[in-house]
Amino acid sequence: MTLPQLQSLQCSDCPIRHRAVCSRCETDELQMLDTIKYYRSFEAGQPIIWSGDQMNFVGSVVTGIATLTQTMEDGRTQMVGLLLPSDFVGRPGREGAAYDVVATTDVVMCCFRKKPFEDLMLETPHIAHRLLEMTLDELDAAREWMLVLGRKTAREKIASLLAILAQRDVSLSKNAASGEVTFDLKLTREAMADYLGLTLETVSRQMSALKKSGVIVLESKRRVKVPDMRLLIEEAGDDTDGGVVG
Amino acid sequence: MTLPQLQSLQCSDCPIRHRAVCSRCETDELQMLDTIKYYRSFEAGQPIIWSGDQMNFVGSVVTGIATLTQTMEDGRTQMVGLLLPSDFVGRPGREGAAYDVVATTDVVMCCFRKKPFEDLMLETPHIAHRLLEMTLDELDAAREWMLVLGRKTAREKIASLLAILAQRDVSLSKNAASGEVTFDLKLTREAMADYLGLTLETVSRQMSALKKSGVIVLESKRRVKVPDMRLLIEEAGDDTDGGVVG
DNA sequence: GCCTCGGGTTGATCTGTGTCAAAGCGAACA
DNA sequence: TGTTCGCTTTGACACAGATCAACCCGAGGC
Repeated sequence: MTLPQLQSLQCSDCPIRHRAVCSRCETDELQMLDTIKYYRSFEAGQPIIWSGDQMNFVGSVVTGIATLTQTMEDGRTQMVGLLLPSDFVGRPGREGAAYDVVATTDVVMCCFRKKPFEDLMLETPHIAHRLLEMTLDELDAAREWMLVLGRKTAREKIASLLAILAQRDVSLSKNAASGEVTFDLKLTREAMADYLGLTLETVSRQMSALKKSGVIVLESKRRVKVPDMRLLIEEAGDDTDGGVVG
Repeated sequence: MTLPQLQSLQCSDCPIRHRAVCSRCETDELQMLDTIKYYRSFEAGQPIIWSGDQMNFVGSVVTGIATLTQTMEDGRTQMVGLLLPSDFVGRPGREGAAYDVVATTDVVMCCFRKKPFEDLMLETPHIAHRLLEMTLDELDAAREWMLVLGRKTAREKIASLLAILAQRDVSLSKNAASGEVTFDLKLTREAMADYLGLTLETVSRQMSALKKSGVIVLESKRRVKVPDMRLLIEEAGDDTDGGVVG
């Protein structure tokens, strides 16, 4: 079997390509998608969905960053996924949301009403296959992150996160020859800590440590220059090279 | 959309139900499955697949326990999944294996050759939907585990693992009224440590501590009695009640 | 019965992160 | 121009869990 090509399709007025929609879908299916599509905006800090809520839509992040987090009764929280532009939100076939989804920056989402999307999916095997493909990607990313959470040191954790963000950030500027990359860090120290299973103080200290040893340069608190990407990846102590975000 | 019913199908000579095969599949598809099916046995400790290997089959665990693990260059390892009987192995549409799969006990697997299985999946949307359903379950389990790895204490981690194993073990004996459960712990202390991101010494100490406070009774090193399941779940400190294994 | 060997326990000590607390910094606003 | 407020940094100290090391226990094998 060859699953439909990974390359996805740009819908008529989104600035992004929806990774959930495959390139083999026929024109009338796309028109169908257009009819059930609408946009929603969220301000930074605003919840998109609470865990347990009824979800009546699925969709893609168009701009901004959202996070998936789990919370324990006593308030401890763990971020379990990071949603960057083009990432898909929602579980076709599932009723309630499993996690809190929160807009970390201002976010625009392109949503599809859930029922029609699912109907379309039933009629269109390619969409189901594409969704399976994406879910497998997310599963890989989650398992990759289990290694980070379970076995890496604080310094390695920070380096792993920065490597992933550097590789997926759209606002980044690259210099292919030198391997230099600069990008905007759109997470607070606290959000980084939540993702890495650390405290914000430890994050801050390790950022300072990485700065001191020249692995990163902080042009401002939220703007990071990586003089040599290979060095950062080495600090991440990884056999893989950063992986995908889920 | 309603995905095909979750109830899975018992194939003609397996003692288990393959959770990957949905109950709506037509008879000729099942016969097709039968023609591409074969069994493989593995001894305890034996590798089933190495990370990066070409995978030419998918299948279900029939008996025994297998583990998915990731390894760093310096030897640190993290288990990222636990495969119990009826669990599915393999990534339709993917070439290489992403993790080491190792038989922890003696294992029998019911395998399908990959190509024919994928062909069948292309023709049979129900199988694809069922697979998506399962992958979403695994993703939930992986994310649940991220919370365990990132934010729980050693004691909570052990309790979480025991709770999951107790809920899924087939060899268990229950007493519904009192909430008492006894089951075989089929993992070494080291395997538990690998799953929990701990050392085996810490696992041993926390097992002793849980024993001392009466949460568990060790009938032998590998046979665990849980006098009160609610108490164990409380020790796991979870808002959810144990979750699923991936 | 004795030996061996793999897994398991327990103890002493070390160390990476968490915790608590204070102070720095920059953006927005009066 | 100063005040405030949210985010960040830095320091001092505490502690959970890692590390190193010794010993225990039960199942085979001879």
